[in-house]
Amino acid sequence: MVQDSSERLFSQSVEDYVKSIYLLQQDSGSVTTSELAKKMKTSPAASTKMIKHLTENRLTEHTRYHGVRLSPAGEKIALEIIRHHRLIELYLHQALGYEWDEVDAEAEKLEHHISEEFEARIDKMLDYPLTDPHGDPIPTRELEIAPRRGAPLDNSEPGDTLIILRVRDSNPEALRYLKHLEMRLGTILKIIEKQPFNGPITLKIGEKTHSIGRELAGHVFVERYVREVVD
Amino acid sequence: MVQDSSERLFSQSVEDYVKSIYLLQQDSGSVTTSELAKKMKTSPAASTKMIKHLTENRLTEHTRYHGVRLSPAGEKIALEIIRHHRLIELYLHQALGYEWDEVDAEAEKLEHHISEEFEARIDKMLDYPLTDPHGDPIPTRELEIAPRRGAPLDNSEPGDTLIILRVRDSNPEALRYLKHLEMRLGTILKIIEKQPFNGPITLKIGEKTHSIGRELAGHVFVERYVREVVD
DNA sequence: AATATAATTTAACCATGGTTAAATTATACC
DNA sequence: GGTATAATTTAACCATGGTTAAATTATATT
Repeated sequence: MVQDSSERLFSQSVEDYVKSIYLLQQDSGSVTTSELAKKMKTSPAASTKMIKHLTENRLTEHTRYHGVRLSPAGEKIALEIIRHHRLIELYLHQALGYEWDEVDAEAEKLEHHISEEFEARIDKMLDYPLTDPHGDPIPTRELEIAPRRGAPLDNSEPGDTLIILRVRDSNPEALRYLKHLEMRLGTILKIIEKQPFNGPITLKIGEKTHSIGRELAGHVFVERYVREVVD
Repeated sequence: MVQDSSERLFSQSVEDYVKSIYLLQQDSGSVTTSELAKKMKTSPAASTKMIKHLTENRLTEHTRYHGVRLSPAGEKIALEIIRHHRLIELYLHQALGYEWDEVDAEAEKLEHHISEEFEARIDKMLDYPLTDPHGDPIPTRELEIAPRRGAPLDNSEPGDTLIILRVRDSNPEALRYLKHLEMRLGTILKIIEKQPFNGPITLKIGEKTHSIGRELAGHVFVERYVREVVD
């Protein structure tokens, strides 16, 4: 049964579900059973069961047949895991030379198994960083978290000059492709054309132009670029 | 149920049992049910059950009411985990400044959750090391492992000049105490006196003398020191 | 060689986190 | 407002890895 380490109060499964609920409810307020099941790659029945279990443990609030949402206690656990995840991602990138498409999978496994000691040491070594390699905010030690920055690239219009602040971390293939197009955090680009019927978006990056599909563009989060970025 | 990652064929429990069998059988050839239960901090019944399971999976050979021993396949898995464990220990020590009494507990948790990629990267970063912070040999990538070096300090006799090659890694308190006495890997010491009836051993380290009990001395592995160590 | 004791195994049970199939509830449409 | 469809929940089941108590086997002693 692999007993929980002394520092851990809940099982890895509970941690994973709570984290997933946090990430899903960021976009939608509350989370449905089937959204959660899809994210966890299990059946809706398993999702229901876990929601029941989480609610009994006061990590979530649930009204039957409607969504689930994290309680303050649940949010705390989610933020702890997300802090682990994003610190580990950045550590792998900075200290071990991982590419940005490789860090998520490794962090996914390690996030449940590091000690507070390890967390503190890599946090210090990275000089208390605020964002991970995909531009997602890292919760502080006090579990305060900055809002996610940027709006989806496919919401912007031709003529806009934009800076990339964040990318969705979930899809390694997409990340590799973006890197290949030299679309990284901080990259400045201009929208040349947006074809109708959800057609491709044409961009200018430096001297080059590329076309990317709407779906990929939805993974890239940008804001208007003004010469001196306000801090 | 936390599905196994793509790189892992067996559960964390199986890995832990197999590793424990490896470590126990180093000293004793084969391992009894209750030795294994004690090491795993479970009941003998649980130990029996797992032995049955391991044997069905051809990781061990078992004759009922007698000991269990690893098959070649089991040994391979044990060495993979031990390689992970010892590389991680050394990495924590060298790259993150962990003390030698802190590395075991952290490595215990991480050893099951790193990828081949991670293993390869820290191995390279550490320049393909051969021993961990306690002087235990690290299996190579091909899973070849050097014999453990040194004989227990309490086997040596007054007058012997010795060098510390290895310490038992299991007991953080003992490790802290040894460090406090400046007994580290490579430390040279001379046995002044060995009191009868399993009494303390008096040592000279540099200009200082200390007395340590037999039990602690059993955790320290040494060899005769000759000016130029043969390589 | 018989027997007391210790070690091992088996049996019956539990919790966790999955599954599929059936029942229930919500919702969208006419 | 009733009904088809979709979503959710429940029920019955499974595997893993634990537990304690009882049965079995090994061993040590006389």
